[in-house]
Amino acid sequence: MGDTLEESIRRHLAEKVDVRELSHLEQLETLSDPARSPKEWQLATAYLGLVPSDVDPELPGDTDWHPVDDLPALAFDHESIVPAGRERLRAKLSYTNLGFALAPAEFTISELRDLYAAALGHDVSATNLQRVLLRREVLEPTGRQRASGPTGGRPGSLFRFRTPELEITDQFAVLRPPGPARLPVS
Amino acid sequence: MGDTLEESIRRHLAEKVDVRELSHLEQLETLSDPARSPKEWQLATAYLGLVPSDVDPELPGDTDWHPVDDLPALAFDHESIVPAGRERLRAKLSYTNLGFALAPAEFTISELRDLYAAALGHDVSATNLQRVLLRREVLEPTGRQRASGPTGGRPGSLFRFRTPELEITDQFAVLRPPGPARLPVS
DNA sequence: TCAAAAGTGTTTATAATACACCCATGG
DNA sequence: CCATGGGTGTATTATAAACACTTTTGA
Repeated sequence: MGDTLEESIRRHLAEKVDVRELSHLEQLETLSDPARSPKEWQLATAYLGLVPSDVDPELPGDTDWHPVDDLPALAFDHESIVPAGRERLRAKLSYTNLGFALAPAEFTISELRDLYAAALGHDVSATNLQRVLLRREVLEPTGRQRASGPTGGRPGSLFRFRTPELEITDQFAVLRPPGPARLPVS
Repeated sequence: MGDTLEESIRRHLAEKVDVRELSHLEQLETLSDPARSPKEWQLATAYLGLVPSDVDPELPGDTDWHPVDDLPALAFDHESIVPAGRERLRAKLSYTNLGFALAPAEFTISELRDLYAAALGHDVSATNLQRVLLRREVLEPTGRQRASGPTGGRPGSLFRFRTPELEITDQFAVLRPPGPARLPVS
């Protein structure tokens, strides 16, 4: 009572995940089938919340992480919510900087590649991922490097996301406004 | 009571617009600021509804059409809903076949161009619009032609949308799955 | 024969993928 | 000096925008 839906979900989530660790939260959809809950007539507004890969919150006993491709049985219409969230994440990864919400503060391209591959559900080329995100100025180098692993190999450069807030980076894929090309940064 | 939100909005809209004329309806967002309504605590779920350009429904006296760029003062937080709907339409026009919801059953490319231009808010080239929508197989020719106007000019061929339901036509703009190119229709 | 409107052919720009090759490190 | 992993250079491909030019009509 007296909260927005977002404040409410953040407060409820705080029992499971420290709110300061939530890197992104967005509304998905309000479900309204009168039969969705067997006992009473109830609306539910679903949200997608993301947490960076380097936080591993202590979870209460009734709560656990599950691979998105291998979920246990879910109550009511919750079955449809998870794919909706995943689809939203998948889509936004390709035209926004939303990767910031999955990655730690600093990371190598390979590490980021693995996060994208997990979220998208298919292989991602580190070469191309780097080029796309650098060209769009979503990433910037930190100058630092990660030490080599125990098996050797060239140490990877560390990058960070330029801004920790959602930005659209590929606004007009098609049917974009006419006129002379926008000035490149000079 | 007993309706989904969508059934409810369709029923309410039926007083203004014949439901059979609604070509598209999709949920936008649920607004939940406790102060959004001055009298009582109230949630609102906003929808985007579209009507083809060739229907001109009889409206009740308290209702009217307004240009989206020149709206009268709106109640409560309704000010933010209209831009959200417009933005959604703009975005989906570029990666889906949503144009079907704006256009009559048959139309020339020029007529369609005018609808896209109005919805997008900038000029659209009929040449390029035709190429994009034909390549994506969103449009198909009917074989018929529109008669010339009073000032002459070559008569335009008539087209229709291939499917009258929302389809994503440009799914993987970037970060698409690797592998050999998907087979063209052969 | 001219103006208006539609349509086609072709060039150009750009972005992304694919792939070959080079670099830096540990054992 | 070799295996391992990271990174760069470059070719290829795809898509869309831009623009010149041709076609079809009415007056």
